[in-house]
Amino acid sequence: MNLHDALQEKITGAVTEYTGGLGIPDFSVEVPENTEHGDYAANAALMLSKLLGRPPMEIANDLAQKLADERWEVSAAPPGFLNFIFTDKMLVSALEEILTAGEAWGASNVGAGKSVIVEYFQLNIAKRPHIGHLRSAVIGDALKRIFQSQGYTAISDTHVGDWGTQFGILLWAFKTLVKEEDRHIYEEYPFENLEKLYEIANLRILQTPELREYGKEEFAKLERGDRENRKIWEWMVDVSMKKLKESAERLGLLPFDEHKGESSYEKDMSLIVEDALKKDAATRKEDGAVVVDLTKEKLDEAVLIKSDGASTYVLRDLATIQYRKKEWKFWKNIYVVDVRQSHHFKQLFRVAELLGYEGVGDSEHVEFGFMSLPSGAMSTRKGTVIALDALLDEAERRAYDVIREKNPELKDAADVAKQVGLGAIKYFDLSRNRKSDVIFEWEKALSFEGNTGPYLQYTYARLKSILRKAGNVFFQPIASVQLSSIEHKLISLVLRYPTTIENALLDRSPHILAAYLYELASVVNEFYHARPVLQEKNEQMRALRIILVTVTANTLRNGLDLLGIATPEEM
RNA sequence: GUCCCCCUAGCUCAACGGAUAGAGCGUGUGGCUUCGGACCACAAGGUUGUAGGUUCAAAUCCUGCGGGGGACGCCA
Repeated sequence: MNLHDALQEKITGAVTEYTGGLGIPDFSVEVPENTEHGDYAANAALMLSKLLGRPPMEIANDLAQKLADERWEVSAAPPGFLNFIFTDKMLVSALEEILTAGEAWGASNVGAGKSVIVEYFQLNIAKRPHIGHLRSAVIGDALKRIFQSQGYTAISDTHVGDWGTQFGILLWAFKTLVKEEDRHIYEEYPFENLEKLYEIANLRILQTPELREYGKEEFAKLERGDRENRKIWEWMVDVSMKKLKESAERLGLLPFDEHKGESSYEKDMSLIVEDALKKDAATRKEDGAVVVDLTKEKLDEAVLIKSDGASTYVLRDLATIQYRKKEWKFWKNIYVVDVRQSHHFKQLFRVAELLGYEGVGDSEHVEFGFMSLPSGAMSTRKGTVIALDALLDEAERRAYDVIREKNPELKDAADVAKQVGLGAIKYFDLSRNRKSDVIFEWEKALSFEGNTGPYLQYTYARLKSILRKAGNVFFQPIASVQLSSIEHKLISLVLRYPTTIENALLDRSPHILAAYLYELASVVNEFYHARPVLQEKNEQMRALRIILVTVTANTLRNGLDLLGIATPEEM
């Protein structure tokens, strides 16, 4: 059990005894911002004041006596906080536990038997991944890793966008605008050309909106199984999937468990529509279309089938939920998608409930703010996107330059540059609250100084450098040394690691973990600048500091691993 | 028209209803004859858009107003 929970339990016990069954108010156990207030603080006495009709300080003093424990010193502070300071003895013995845990430090089994689907990095066929796909990829990947570390069965799915009117438009443009003898150019450079073609097609539709009907017709034909359309479409899917795998690998994402595109659900769709019309009173036909009326719940109408007979993405997502429930019996089904689709997901989840495909709250939209450029929104149709490959190339190049300048002796400079460049990019997205919008700026995304991925990686490399020189040190009980305040602070911080993971998981917010790791790196940097490790004369103190460095390095490595950020030993 | 989100230091962002609102960048000053300076220390910088309300306690919850963004189009 972690210390946060131990305190919570201890206080609950003391309060129960104190009030004699009057009930326990919702109190919190938190880390105070000001470290002088202790390692943890609880507001239980403040919450009890009204219930008992007595001044909070009085209650706090009483509770403080009941909460005495060899693991901490407890005191009451105005206006009625209970402050806990861990004893040196407890902190030092906790170090031994963490040291023993090693790789498993922070892992748990609380999620055993529960499976979670995480959908992210949803790419579209015939388009290259661009920087707008990055947030979904790194947040989703981090969530998968965090879930796995807590014993959940996490299943990742890209849910490829390979179905819909946009492919009709592309098919129409390809068939009417590209001559037979020019098609080999498309074979050689599919993305550049298809993106250009899509851009041109949309431009034409903008000028002559009726042309859109041709696109819709081509998609309807594809959906009916037209051979020529099918063949062209399959070729596009094929080249796109190769690209997807290449990009996922380059980003260092965990392998995907499912690569099911929207098209894989086409067979189930008509059954779902029949089912909906039969079971659900809110579903009705309207000019050949099928819609679910959610206006009473202020969710407007969800369209399942368009009047031309083609499916919508609500229907495709519905089929996906049905499949996933059947196949994986998921406990949670999580979509890492930007906030602009929140209305869609509200509709989708509601319809899935109405049809009995899942329970309330089984599916979640883990939304994030969308990314734009200083010049405005990115758009493939307008040709204003920054390709993912371009970003990664630039990141690696800049990281390589810095390595050449700062550490010319480094052996695997090119490999390390990849890890550092990628670390900067991932951390840029993972360190901020996922809900806030992001304006992409090269200089900020590729910064290597301050609160950045490379700073964390650098801190880890420095700690490893100290440990390489230290040789083997074995844990020994250290009774006679007194911890300095920075050492106390560092150990206490390391001990908070499991609680931090728990919070990041509960809130589906990797940035909680990122913020913690940054704080850990700052504190350990402060520590080894202020307290020499290898030069320390006192044998016991030296051993203690080496262990502290070991444990902090492990925590950094484990935590960065959960964020999908590599930890080179030297950089 | 209906609904959702955002507004915190010059800039980019943190802050689970709690104590003196914190970081990074930028600016200024200082720090390796001791473990790699992608580092560390110190300083300046704030009426948390605004007006009310709830609470022992509000950046955080509620309401109005102002400003910005997004969704609701048979696009995905």
